[in-house]
Amino acid sequence: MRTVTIADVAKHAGVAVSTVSYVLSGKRAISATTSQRVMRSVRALGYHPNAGARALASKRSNVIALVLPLRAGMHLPVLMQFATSVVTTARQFDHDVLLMTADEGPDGLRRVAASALVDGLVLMDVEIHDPRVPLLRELEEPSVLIGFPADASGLTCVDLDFAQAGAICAEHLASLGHREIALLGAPNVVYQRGTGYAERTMEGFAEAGREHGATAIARPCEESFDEVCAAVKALLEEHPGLSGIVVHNEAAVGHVLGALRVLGRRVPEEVSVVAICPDDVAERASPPLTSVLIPAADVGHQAVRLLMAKLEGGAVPDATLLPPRLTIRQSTTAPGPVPPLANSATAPTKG
Amino acid sequence: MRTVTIADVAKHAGVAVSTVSYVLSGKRAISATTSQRVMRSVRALGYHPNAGARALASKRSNVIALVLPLRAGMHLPVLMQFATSVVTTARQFDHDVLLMTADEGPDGLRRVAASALVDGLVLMDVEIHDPRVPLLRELEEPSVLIGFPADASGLTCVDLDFAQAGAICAEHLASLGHREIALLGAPNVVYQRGTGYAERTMEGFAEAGREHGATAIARPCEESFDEVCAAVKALLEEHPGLSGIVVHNEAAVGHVLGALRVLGRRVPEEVSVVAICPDDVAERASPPLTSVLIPAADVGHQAVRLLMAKLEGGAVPDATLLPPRLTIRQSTTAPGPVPPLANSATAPTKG
DNA sequence: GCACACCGTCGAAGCGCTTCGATACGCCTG
DNA sequence: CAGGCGTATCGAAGCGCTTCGACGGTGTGC
Repeated sequence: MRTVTIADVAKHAGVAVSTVSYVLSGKRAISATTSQRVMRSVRALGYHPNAGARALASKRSNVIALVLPLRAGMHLPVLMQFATSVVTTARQFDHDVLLMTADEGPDGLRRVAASALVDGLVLMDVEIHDPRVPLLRELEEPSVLIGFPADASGLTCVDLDFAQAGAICAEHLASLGHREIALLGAPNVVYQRGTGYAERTMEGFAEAGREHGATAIARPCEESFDEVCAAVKALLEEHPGLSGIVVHNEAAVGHVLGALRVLGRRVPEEVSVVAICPDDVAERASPPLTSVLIPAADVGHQAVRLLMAKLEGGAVPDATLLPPRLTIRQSTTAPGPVPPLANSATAPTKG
Repeated sequence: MRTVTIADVAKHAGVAVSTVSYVLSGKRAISATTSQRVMRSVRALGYHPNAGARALASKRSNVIALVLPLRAGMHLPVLMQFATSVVTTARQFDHDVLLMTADEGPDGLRRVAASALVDGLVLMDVEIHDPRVPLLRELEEPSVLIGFPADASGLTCVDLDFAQAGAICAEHLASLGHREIALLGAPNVVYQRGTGYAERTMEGFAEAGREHGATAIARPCEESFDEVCAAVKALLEEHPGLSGIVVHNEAAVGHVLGALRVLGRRVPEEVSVVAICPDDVAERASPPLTSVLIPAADVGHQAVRLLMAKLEGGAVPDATLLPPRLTIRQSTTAPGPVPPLANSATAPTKG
């Protein structure tokens, strides 16, 4: 069965090839009757335009690239959510998505751009000092970044507003009456790498804590159970008045709860816990966690929307920050009337 | 800067367009001197062949589709590993990867196939009764499935050998001397959906247990901490002699350990635990878990290799099963001389 | 009733590449 | 030295589509 071409459709409908093209693209007015006849032939023959030919003639491939970061082992589930929402949104704009990893290096981007394989790029999980960014500038291919590099001038960036996410957590705890709160973040290596979002969360948390007159401690957090356990224990010993913990580390969330259980601190009666993580992780915990959701799907959606706007030649904002959303569940409550002095040796001096 | 075409290269090198093409494709013999001259021009001009034109003329797009399953919320991390290994491997064969979700339905597959956007398909996470399979048969587009449908005749399928994974776990425990062992699997809904791998693991586990003269219980397992806790408690009460647990549920692994901690059962002294999960999850637990690794990267690699072979017209085996790998860590040991009767559920002492 | 504009459609010229003969040249053979 | 062969290269014909300019036919203004 030879594949159906536009010429077949034209013949079947008794019109010129160009007429079929115009019916399909809508770039010129075609009478309703002709249009219907053509569409009937399209359906009857099961016509699908050849992508290569279309790309060649129109200089648009209707494909965008989705570029994953090089390093593996990062927030895989969230990346996946990004990816699927990018695909779904792209389809709504009649585009497909080419999946690329950065391990081909800059040449990979150069290649797809120069070969006209794609019309634009979405770069996921951009870091402060991302090697892909300089290349992007030189490439002059329409692009959107998910995340913020150090110098974002002239680039279009989208991300969750992590500072606000941190702030919301601090505010929530402060407004419940907690005076001493802590944030457990990503592993140390993440901060050393200069992954903007981790730092921004900490800063937002610290600042909001300060504004609300609470003592706000923020520190990195490793991901093994034993290390989490030690970290939580140390935290509680060093800060006997501590009554609220924010966890911004998906892998450590469960371990923090386990640690508190081992240490005999009840949640939320003795310690309130807020997580920044996907909803399913929060719901699966015991007790279900008050959490701030990272709207991965929204981010992907916005990224594609912006890219499409750029492809149409429209002007788009340089930076788009998406608001986080707090869901209150059962792991946070007002602190008890008396701070429980479990095993602490030293008494706090400040109130 | 107009994009560089093959004609530019030909002119720059002082040869015919076709000669450049033959140098690049190697489909006809070209003298070493000419070949070098052409290659020098290619580099000097930074030439990249136009993908659309190439596809149009050669009827090969050098792109394969990677089709994700529709339903969300599945084993995201593992899917991601598949995906990256598929991309990496495809690049080694000079192909790119188009990412598709199944939520466009069958029409999506039809579209990419008919439009010649892709040369072949890799379907991820195929289920027993996968709606994509019948379509695939009608499409006659080269394809490889990851996972096994009920009727795999005439299809090329790759997967981890889950039956063997289950069996290895049972054998490991039995050979340590455990006489009564249990498998906690995926949530109930997964079995109802007919997701082959979950059942195959259970079967392999049960059979191997039987062969080694051990009592082997297998049951589904939900993913919230409280449900896991209840399940583990019930299991231990119903089977007082139980001394080994296999967990085939990434989300529940941490919860099972937490439950045992709450129930006061030490791992591995009183209960040995084996997980079927990625290494990082196993390593992060306390104690680090003896585990069977799902070789996601291998599976993706093999899938692409097979697809490429089919594209070259080669014959390939219908079914490819990849062997699982057991890594012994600190969560399994021989059962104690006397199954210790649990003291009740209070905070255990951890040293 | 004539010039003009406009609408709907057509024909043809590419887009940049691959590939199929054809060609030119040197070399071997008889 | 003619004939034949193999090798390296060329020229041209598409691949299936988009798009531009052209062209009848109808409607409008004067």
